[in-house]
Amino acid sequence: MLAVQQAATSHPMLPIMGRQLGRTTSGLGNAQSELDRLAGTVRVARGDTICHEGDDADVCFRVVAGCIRLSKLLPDGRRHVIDFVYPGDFFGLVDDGEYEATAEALEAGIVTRYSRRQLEVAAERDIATCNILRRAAGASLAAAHARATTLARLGAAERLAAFLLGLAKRTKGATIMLPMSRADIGDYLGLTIETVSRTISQFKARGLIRLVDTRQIALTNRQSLEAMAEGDIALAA
Amino acid sequence: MLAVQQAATSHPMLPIMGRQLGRTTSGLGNAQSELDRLAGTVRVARGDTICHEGDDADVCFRVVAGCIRLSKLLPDGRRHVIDFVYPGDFFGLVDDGEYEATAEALEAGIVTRYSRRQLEVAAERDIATCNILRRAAGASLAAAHARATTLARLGAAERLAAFLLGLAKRTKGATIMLPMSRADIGDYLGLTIETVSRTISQFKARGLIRLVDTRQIALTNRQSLEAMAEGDIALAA
DNA sequence: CGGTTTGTTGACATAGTTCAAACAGTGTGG
DNA sequence: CCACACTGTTTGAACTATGTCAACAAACCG
Repeated sequence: MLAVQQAATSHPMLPIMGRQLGRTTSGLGNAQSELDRLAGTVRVARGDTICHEGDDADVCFRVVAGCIRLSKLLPDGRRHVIDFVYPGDFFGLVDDGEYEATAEALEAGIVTRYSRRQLEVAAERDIATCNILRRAAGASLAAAHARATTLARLGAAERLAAFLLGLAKRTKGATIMLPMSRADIGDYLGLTIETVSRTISQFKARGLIRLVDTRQIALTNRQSLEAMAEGDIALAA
Repeated sequence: MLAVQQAATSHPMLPIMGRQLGRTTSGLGNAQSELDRLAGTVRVARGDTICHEGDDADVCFRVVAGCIRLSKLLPDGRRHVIDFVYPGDFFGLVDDGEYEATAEALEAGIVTRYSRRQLEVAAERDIATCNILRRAAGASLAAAHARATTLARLGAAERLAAFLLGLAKRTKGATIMLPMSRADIGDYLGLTIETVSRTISQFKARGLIRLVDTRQIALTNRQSLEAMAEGDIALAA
């Protein structure tokens, strides 16, 4: 129930939201320090809401440890999970000073907070900082486009395969940890819980994966999964 | 058949692709001149390919007049239309120096070319330019997220309604001009030609729209369309 | 433990696709 | 100027992937 919430004045536009700089911590250059100067660290527990869709966005964040779900609620109650963000990723804003999405911790973790106002000022003044943010936004944008393509053209199995492979890339070990529920996956891939579950079962039956337990999956036939997810551009990266 | 193509060396990352700065030409500030210094103007004819997916991205573009379709081809031949870009919008790049999508003119128009190398240099050096690009990327990102949500959760009618309303905002007159084919719309919305056509017919039957001709539509009941598209975040803007 | 949430599986409904055919608009050559 | 071919659009009918509803099983939690 941690309250990482508003404090002061809001400010124009600082476009940050979603996966950024990704695994590649490079490119931070010497401006890392400039960013660090503005940073404050916060510990979050599983289930914590870090920021809420529609609230004034005074601070933005960067994941240090853990996994955070960004989601948006549609007027009629349907939910869309925009992204799952992992260590290294920024999240936390959009244009008009309001959070675009709600961010909730899927597991205990640590996030760094940046004052949006200060960050905006820093970006306006410091080229290095501006370029970091610019590149981060660009990376996010490419990822978002790839996701749009996935959602627009791929079938359920293809989406799932792409999703699992994407997670696999972020994971060190042989088995993938899923900090998110089936519902989260469904809302991320534009599928229902049932379809996600069934597709996973089907993968298992076909020997593509092995379920260590519900939230832990081992890829036993990566090649087939890749063939299936072919079409998902995000895999290239 | 105009050849707006490669010339020289490529360069790191300059994240630009898609709708940006949108209708709002504001925010360009005094750096407009900096950008303008790098600009070259090109005339394009209907059907012209301005750049091709996968080619080295030495230049990026900004639409001055006309409408341009950005699309990506999946390995199995399916196509995804990433966006339709209109005057004011930038397009033309992604990370690793290759075009993310193919850009084709849907009608005669004019585009401004910027050397990516020079632009990158300018961004590295000139804060104002960097910030323009940063904000542009941020705006694109928000739009891309909204699109992902649309594709993930909305039904055919909802997508169509959102699409038409989106076009309406970009159009001055009472009737919407559709420079793109039904196939383009389908590949943009993740639907088939037939579904697009049927949904349009259904809208017509329900009195929501009137077809001046195939490529020209008047919204006769905007309210209902808006109610339908509710859920599409892009409308807020 | 008993209750609650989360995941799996089945039977059925349906939105959207696929296949197919008719139509309309546009351009071309005779 | 008309016949023809072409391309894009509309419409119909059958099919299928995915959603919906519902029951159950498993994991989780106090």
